[in-house]
Amino acid sequence: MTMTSPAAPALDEDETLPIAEVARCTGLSADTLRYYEKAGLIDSVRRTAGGVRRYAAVDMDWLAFLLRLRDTGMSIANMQRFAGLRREGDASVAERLALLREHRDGVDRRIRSLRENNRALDTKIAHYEELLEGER
Amino acid sequence: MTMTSPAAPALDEDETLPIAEVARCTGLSADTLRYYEKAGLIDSVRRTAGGVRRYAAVDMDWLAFLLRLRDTGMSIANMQRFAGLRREGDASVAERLALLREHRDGVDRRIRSLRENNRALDTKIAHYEELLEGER
DNA sequence: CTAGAAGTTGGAGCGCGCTCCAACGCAAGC
DNA sequence: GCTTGCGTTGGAGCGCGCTCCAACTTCTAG
Repeated sequence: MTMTSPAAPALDEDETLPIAEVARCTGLSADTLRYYEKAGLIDSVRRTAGGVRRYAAVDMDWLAFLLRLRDTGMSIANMQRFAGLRREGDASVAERLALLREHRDGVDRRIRSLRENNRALDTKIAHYEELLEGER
Repeated sequence: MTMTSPAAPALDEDETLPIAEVARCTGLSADTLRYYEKAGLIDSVRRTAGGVRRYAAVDMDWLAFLLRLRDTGMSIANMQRFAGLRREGDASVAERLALLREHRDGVDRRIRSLRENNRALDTKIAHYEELLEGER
């Protein structure tokens, strides 16, 4: 799930979006957005006087980053660790960097493994193709 | 989870393995092996007179293939579809081929998406590195 | 001012892929 | 033959990542 440019309106400084709009342009459901917030993955979201969420540009950026982590297979538990470090401010930069590197390396390994397995599937597919050829 | 050569003894024709051995060399648990069988993913497994499973070379091959499907993210439901077609014999070859191609293409898309996201993570990592540089 | 749409909360429920358990049966070594 | 441990079954339970719900409040267009 990418954040496609036309779907994400590129908010001007201090323009804000209601949850339905954020849902639409992130591909997450409103429920999931609330769930992420409750889980501590997001915590900066401002509210109206009545308690209604209004997402700012900074929230959208953080969300886009979270989505990258999620889409590369990071668990919510690890995203919580990362979000927690972020809350601690600059002191945690080294630790965040380490976490991120480790994650990226894991993704690289995963990509290599997928490519290897997919090559094997290609071979299997070729076998099936031959089988069909011979039968005609 | 790959089937590493030294772990998988390369069974002679009609030598068989007990479930614990199969578990060890596939990386699956015995519970999972039984679960897969109950789910109809595996159905050729012979038994002793007493009802104890003995896995033959052909079962190991099929398991290795299932593991490839699983490790490339195929759901159990889809593996069931595939296993069902296989049971139907040669008539289903075309359909199996189609299923496999579709799966492989999906994996390719997933790989591309992972690579794209990982490049973005690299950028983020570079930012963090600069941040740490500047601070020293 | 009002109707109706959109948002809020806490908590229950769900689908997936296992994982664990109890109670029992079989098998291999002494 | 007996013990010890491996294997069997059916079914319950679990962790994850949402998803849905009821009951209620807020926001917005007319």
